[in-house]
Amino acid sequence: MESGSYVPADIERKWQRIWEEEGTFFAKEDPSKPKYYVLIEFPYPSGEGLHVGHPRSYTALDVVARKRRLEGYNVLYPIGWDAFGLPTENYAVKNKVHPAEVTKRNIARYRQQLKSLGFSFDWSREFSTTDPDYYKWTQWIFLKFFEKGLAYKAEIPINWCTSCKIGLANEEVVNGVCERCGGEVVRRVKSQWMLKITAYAERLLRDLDMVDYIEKVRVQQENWIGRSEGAEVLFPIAGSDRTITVFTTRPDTLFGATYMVLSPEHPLIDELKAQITNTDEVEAYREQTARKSDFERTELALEKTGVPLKGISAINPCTKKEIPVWISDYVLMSYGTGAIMAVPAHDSRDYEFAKKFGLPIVEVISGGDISKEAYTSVDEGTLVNSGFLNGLSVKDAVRRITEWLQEQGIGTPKVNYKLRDWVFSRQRYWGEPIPLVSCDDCGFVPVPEDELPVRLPDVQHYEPTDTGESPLANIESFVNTTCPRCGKPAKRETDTMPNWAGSSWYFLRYTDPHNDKEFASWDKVSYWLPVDWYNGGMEHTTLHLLYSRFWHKFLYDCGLVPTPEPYRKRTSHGMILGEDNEKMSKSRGNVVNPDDLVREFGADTFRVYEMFLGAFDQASPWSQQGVRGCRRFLDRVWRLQDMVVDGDEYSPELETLMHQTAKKVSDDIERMKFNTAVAALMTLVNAFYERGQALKAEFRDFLILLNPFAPHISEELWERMGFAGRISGQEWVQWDESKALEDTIDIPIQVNGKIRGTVTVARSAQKEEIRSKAEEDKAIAKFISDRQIVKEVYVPGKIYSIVVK
RNA sequence: GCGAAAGUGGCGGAAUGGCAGACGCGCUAGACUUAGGAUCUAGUGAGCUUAGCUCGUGGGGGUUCAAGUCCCCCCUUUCGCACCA
Repeated sequence: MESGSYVPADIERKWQRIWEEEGTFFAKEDPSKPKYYVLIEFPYPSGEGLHVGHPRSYTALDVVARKRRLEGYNVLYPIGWDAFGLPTENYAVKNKVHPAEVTKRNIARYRQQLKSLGFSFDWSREFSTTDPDYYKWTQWIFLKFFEKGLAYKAEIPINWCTSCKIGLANEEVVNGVCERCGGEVVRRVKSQWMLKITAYAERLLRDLDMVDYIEKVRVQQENWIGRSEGAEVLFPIAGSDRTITVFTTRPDTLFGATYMVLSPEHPLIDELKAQITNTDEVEAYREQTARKSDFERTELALEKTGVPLKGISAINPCTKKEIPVWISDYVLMSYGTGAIMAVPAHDSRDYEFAKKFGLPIVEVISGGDISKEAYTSVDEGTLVNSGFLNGLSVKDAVRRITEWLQEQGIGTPKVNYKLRDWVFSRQRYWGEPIPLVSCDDCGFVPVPEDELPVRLPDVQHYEPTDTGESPLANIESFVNTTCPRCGKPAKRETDTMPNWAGSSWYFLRYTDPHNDKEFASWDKVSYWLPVDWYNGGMEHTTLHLLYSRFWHKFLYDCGLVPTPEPYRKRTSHGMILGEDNEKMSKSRGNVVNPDDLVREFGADTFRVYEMFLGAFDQASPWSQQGVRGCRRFLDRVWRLQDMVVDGDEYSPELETLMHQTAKKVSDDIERMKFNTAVAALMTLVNAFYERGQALKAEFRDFLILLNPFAPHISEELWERMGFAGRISGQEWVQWDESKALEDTIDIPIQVNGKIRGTVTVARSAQKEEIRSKAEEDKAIAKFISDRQIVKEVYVPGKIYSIVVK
């Protein structure tokens, strides 16, 4: 039998058609099977199409999804499009094409590319966040937030991208520039819709205990939420009935507070204006600060600056001494109370400030040398110069002073978070309209549910306005409406949502994508949730992942989803770099396009290489030579069909290796060590070649193990071998732990720490047998004989170690 | 500055404290061939006085019968956070 050569193009198209026709990967609720929900971050369909980095995650979880199906799970592995957002809109504006049209084209391209790679997605559940049927429910969920008071409008300084002309969330500002376009970001006060994610800060933190996230992700979320315990303390202002409230994590150092600092934006400054004697100087400093971007203010601030509020002094409630009050931009209005008590002896920032401006430094915790630097340790050191706290440890002093503050009515324990509320407004066209109507009499009124979705008007111009308002503001037919509550003329909200909105709940919609009565039925979400395994990029750890957990918890509180957490397990993949070891980008010209690879080598080769090129969680460079090697491997697999001979059981020669391979491939997939799983499959193929044949039973199981990685070729060979049914309908290979062990083993003999040879013994051999065999071996014996044996260690099955003198 | 991860052949990378370099690429030699960017076979960490020996996982110490792996110090790279009181 001559099988002809391996032509991926023929068999890949064939099997993709068959899977589609037979609906092989369409998920149906089936209570007789355990369910398994596999999720990848759905792509943003950009104009450039896929590059080889994107499919790394899709391939890995496709391997998992296919393995789970073979293991008897009812698997949901869905796909869709996160298609609202700036790149599309910017492209549309530039090229005078409607964003909806651009989106349609981009999706078509991505769909075709993904289909060519043979992922086992359930394409029947595909949707885009830009579909009115979908964003209707995004708007609906927003209205729930609004109803519960978690969506509110605030005049706050926002990060304003001067290039995109939109407000950005803190998370979207990277190194002082816009994450998307790299444009300059300045602070600007604007009335914005906000979502109160801070109301969920504690639960977002605490419930990390309920889920299985890789360490890196968990730690980053914890740091981003940034919980810290401390106390709020009131400092009276001398000669005034006003007070300054500060937050401190070190109330134990209160006796060492020698001055105070307000943020330049602090409202108290205006209230105290009458008493301030250097108003000009103060105002000049405040203006100077306002002009600075956050980047200049934080990243570039090499040296502390500040101005004293002359005429104002506060009273340290412990020492009763009057202390000066300064303003400085090292104190942020957005954290705590926007004011601090400065303890220069025990806080390095305060220390630096005090040194520069000659402010007093009083040691209240012994143990350091405050003539050199601030002493910030909390684990050792004893309170000094602190009245009733003297002699206590830091820990005890914190407890004692907090009690005292409460007794005096001038302080309370307090928890603060770094996490800020989510700026939810965008002044752009290509996003979900915020479904509210502004009425002079009724205020903001929700659009009634039966009028959702509020559709984007189909217009020619969607350039941002110079005033920074949304392009929608210029469209009168959109803006002018009537108040749903009182019927009077009213205006629609013209801000749209950020593109994090649609991605905050898409995994719920996948469970019931065509439902026009609900965002998803209770039955469906109850069956499929939580997502069992979610893989995505580290870059989404503090944005998307936190936002979607927040939405999910909110929906849980509304009784709309069955679980407090959306994702049971979260993992993350490393980046695929260009051949030059640099990040792939158009500008570097090192982008590799999967289309070319599929054409030249086939989708299976592409998939195998994606999994083989390096450790999944680490960045690895692409190598065209490496791809060739994987193609060579599949060519060898293809030719195996001519080497298969009858045999319903494993041959004695390969039995151990078969069991070892099944075990290794299975374990490695679970541990996301896809590269070593592929290596194990290669080793097995090498063994078949060495032997010159493979028994039917061996080849059959090999194909099943290969299937998740190379689904097309394994399906095709399965059929050609005349095995029953489809390979995608088989059971995963079982292995026998005891048969995965060799019966005879080589034990290395170590003398004084050096390997001097090996002896071959039965696995069950005892120490004595190995010892005598070692002594019979001349090469080994010469290192032992005539010496005195001081120590012997035998680690069964591993090594025999002898120490001689 | 803080936190995390990493540093292993010419390259990508393997190694529950137990024979470092699996698997692949590349390279060398041979076979087959009109040809080879096909295929097959063998070899491939370095050095040496080459039946073998010595050295070898960023550098320096240490623990251990045994260290890439554990501990201490240092260097480098990448990523995240960055005046969060």
